[in-house]
Amino acid sequence: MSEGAGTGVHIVQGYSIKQTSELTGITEDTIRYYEKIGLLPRAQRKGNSHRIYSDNDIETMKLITCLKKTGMSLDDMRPYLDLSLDSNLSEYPELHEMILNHKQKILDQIASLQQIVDLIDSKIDQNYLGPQECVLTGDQKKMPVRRTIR
Amino acid sequence: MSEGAGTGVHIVQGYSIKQTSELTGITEDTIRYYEKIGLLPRAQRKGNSHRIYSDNDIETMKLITCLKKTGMSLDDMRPYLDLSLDSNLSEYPELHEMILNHKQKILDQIASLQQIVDLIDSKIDQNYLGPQECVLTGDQKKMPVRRTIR
DNA sequence: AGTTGACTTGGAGCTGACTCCAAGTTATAC
DNA sequence: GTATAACTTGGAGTCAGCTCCAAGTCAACT
Repeated sequence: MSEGAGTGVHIVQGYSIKQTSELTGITEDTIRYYEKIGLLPRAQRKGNSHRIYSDNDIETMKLITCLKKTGMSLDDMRPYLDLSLDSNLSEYPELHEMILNHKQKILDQIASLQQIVDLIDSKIDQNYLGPQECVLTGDQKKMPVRRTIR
Repeated sequence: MSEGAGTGVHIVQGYSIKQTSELTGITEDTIRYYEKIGLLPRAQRKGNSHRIYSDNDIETMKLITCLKKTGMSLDDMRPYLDLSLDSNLSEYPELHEMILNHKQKILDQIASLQQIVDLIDSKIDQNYLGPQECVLTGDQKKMPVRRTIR
């Protein structure tokens, strides 16, 4: 069912897009879409066409899934993917700061989520003390939706 | 600039959509949109047309903003809004279970976010120990889109 | 009476993130 | 050598969640 089956042993060194889809839980279409929008680098090709993926690629895709779970947009996660490929963060102070910034946002998001949990708990316990607001640090929404020109 | 200004004292008992927009940070268009899709109940009207909102409505809208920050879809947050209006949760065991379910998801999401923070920290500290996976409890994506209630 | 301004409705348009499809290529199976 | 399967590309369609707009109403001021 997988590689190494049959007589002609094809040591292909890497996963097909189908295998990759199964390993990551991301559909083939979506993987191609991520490549199309440049979220993933252009995959290596076999023969003249078929994509092949490495374990490293798999990890990157899993990271995407993970980041998506946190509600991050595909655009916002680009720096994280770079981070995951390139280890020398301190060489790019701009990126470094951006990451720190994003970390704070995530911490805020955790606080926000915690408040929801508190709200739920208070409702469930019947000990509701009135609305306690989602106070969070100001309006951190998504960045001013700069619609440039029109 | 606000109510009570001028000679004709209009004790209107409630906020205009503009004031509501300012108080909640949600645009007028979006407030009307929420009403249109039934996320908010049809607002009370003044004269023959203009919407008026109460402090309670404001709170509901703030809750929406709060839930949105956690990445929840408008559809998924309907039960929470009901929860916010009606206090007797235990009377609806179905909703109760749904909420508990959602709470667990949020806890998972917090764990997921915490892992991202850890990833960032490890990168920043240069003490990166290799990818530690976003292990999380299986594939919890969006919840079977129960459109039953209403 | 006319202008202003805050609102109304209905509907079109837009962005992000897919998802689906048609037509074509290439490899292997029979 | 032809059918089948796994892939390719390009582009169209879909859905959520807004966002924008035109045309109209209504009250208040000048």
